[in-house]
Amino acid sequence: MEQIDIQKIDKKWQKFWSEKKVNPKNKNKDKKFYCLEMFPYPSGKIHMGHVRNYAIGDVLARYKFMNGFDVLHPMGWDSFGMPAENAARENKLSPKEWTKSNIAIMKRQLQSLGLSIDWNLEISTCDEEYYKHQQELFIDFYNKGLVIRKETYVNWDPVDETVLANEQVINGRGWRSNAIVERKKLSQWFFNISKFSNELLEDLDKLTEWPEKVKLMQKNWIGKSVGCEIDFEINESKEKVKIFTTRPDTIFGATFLAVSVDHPLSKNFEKDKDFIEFKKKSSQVGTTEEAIANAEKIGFDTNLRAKHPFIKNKKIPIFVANFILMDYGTGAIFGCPAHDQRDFDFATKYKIEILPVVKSETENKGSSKKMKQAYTGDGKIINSEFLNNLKIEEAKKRIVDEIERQKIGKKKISYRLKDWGISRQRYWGCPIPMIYLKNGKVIPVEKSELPIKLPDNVDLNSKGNPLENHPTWKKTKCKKTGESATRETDTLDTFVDSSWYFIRFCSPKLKDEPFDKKAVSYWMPVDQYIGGVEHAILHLLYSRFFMRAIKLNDDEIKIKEPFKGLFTQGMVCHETYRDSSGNWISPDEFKNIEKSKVTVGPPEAMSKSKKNVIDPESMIKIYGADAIRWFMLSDSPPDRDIQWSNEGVSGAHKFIQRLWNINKKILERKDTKISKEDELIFISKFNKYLFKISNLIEKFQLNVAVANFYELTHLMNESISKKISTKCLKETQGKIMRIMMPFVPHITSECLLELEGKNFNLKINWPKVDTSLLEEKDVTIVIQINGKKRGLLSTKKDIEEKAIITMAKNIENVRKNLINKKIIKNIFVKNKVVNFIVS
RNA sequence: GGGCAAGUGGCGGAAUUGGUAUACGCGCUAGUCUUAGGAACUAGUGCCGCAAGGCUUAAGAGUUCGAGUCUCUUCUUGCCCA
Repeated sequence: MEQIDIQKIDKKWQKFWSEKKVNPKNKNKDKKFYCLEMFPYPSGKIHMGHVRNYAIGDVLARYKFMNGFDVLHPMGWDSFGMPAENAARENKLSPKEWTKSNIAIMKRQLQSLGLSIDWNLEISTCDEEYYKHQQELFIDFYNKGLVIRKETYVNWDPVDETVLANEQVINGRGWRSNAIVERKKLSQWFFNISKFSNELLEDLDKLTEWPEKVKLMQKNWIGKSVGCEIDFEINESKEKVKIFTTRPDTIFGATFLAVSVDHPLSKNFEKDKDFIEFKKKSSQVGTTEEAIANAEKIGFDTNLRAKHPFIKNKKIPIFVANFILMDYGTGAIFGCPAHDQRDFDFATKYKIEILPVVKSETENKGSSKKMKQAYTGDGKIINSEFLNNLKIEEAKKRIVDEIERQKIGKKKISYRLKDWGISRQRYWGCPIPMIYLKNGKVIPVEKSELPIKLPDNVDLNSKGNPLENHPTWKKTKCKKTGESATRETDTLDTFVDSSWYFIRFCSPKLKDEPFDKKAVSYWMPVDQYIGGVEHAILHLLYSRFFMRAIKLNDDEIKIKEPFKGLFTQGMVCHETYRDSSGNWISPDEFKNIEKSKVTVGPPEAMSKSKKNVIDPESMIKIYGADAIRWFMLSDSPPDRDIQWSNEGVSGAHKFIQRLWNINKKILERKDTKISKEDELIFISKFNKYLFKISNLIEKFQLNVAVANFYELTHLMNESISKKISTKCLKETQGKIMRIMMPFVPHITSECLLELEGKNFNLKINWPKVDTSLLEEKDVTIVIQINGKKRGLLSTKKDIEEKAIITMAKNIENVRKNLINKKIIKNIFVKNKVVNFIVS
């Protein structure tokens, strides 16, 4: 068999596609398709995760091209961010140069995959041409009140010397540096994302083409809780404590109040020795919700007593407690130990009364005198005067009405979602276009001054913010008054860069504005967005905010949701290896080492730290782009993890070679006897595959599509020796090559060239399904006795019950099993099943 | 601690959504060809059993003529929020 020269074929077709580009037409909105994969950070090397992401996207994009869609399939670079600064320090290259050369390398690697990306649309977020428009949007948002400045406690990363967003703090550590995050009070810029809390939550329902999982994560992140605020009078001081609760229905079970250490009320005890001791102890726990949830619950008894608002003469103690957060609600709660586990633990410890007020209707829980844990389930209210016998939901309404009537509180909705802190004390990011005047005012720069460029000559080796340290950069003048002013030296969180790049892609070269409204109205929303699930909250929520902010700023933009369809692909994993002393070993090292000395670990996501990384570029060189793509799309469903293996990739490689061999066989074949009937059977078989595969691609079941391609090649291989004309075989082979093209574009293009003597660009037509051939004329009916399969019956379709049952009884195995049995009943489902029920 | 998924051969995984479980691929076994095989091709491959046959979708129950699929309980593993 002829060995194909993969390298030659890859290069040849990649060159052809880049020359015979298909430009988007911006015409028929019904037939537009915006296919977008999450753009990469230009680290300098693509990894298998990129390959999988872009292979999946490319199948869809090419499929849409072939089905006559006007496709937008762009690519760009998320090119601001700290690795550039770190690398610059190590390599003595400026972040700009480092980033640029990385982009060049990665672009070449991506191009070697044969993707249908339109590189004319390429953008890079660190280009002035890009961030200039981002600054413009920032000023627009500022003018609309969507940018605010406030002094808050921030998450301070002491290693990266920067502020982190809540989302960037993972288990109390910086998402990148892994340093333990500290609390620090700073004046910061924020996007007012909380303004949209409710909208962002409710509109999730409209995102029907998003994974439920992602929507749920966003829902939990936004964290809406409906409750109410209630004022408790403090007996001795006439002061009031405003508490927030989501369980006002349990008010009659309230047996104490608890306030946060940071609560104003705590100020009264600042000089109290016991309180100082307590404060010290509780600050050791940490500030994350997790640490607080797991920590032992401790309190400081203020000896103050609050008046219960509904129980006459009842006084309840007020504690300062370590499990109450100042950021949530009002920083104060009433404790109802019987129906909240944290309150229960606390009450048990400090011997506070536990008073059940909810009784389960089904189980005997919640009412027993000695409770072992809090009862948080459903039930009816007891021990609560006018709330008695109401269900929880009814009681909530009733009590809130009463609270509002007595003017001691009001219904209140609170969200977990906080405003998005966007200030970063870093150099390699988009400068924030604000200036500080002498009189203390902070104002945006004039739009005509944009872009506020990053200076090239900065000292990255000293600690702190390089822009702040720059000798001249921050000195400027107010354009209106001419007075000298100081620039904002913070730069924007890089998540800002990626919150609108998909909009920029609609008109990436536009000079004067961030985007062309017509182009945005045409292309947006993104029809299919594809990327890793790790961005389920951060990037996707920010982007949803940005789209709304842009809509708010510009009446002509009608789009609220940036991504109509979302697909989150799984990770690429590989076995892990360790030597006898526990050090990680790479797959290459593993090959050349005595196997008994190595412990093979389970497959885990490829990562540098575990050394289980396979470099796509070298794989492409050995096996060709098609084999790598094919392997990435086979076996595992795209939304699940896939395991890289040598067997897998070499199997894919063999398959590519086999495709070529079959094609050759057909080309060299001479006609023999022809049977029209055999031909028809062959064609209708193909037609069923065509129909099935089209559906599978639309449903993203690409691994199943791959399985069907294997079956198709088997069909083709065995049909070569059958009574089918070569013309018919060639035609069908041409169609098979077409439908496989989105998966393995190089080899199929080469085969098609051999078959039909033509080069095809992305617009080659997807074969039409002949629906008349889809209908089955024959069916196989399962014959069961008492639900157990006893035989199969192949007949013409749509035969009535009587005839089928007679035929069924004549099947040898069925007949045998029916001897001496009495048939009580027949179950008959047309074209599917016969079930004899016997005694 | 809370929430959400998911458990199918030696492995990755199919299953028209309640109607032939194990498609397809990998691996394995035997054979053909070859100087050779980490190539290609052919056949086989869920488990038990010599066989007839029986059993099988994490475990157990339930609904149904019929359950991998629906319901409940338990166990396990992932993921997310902490």
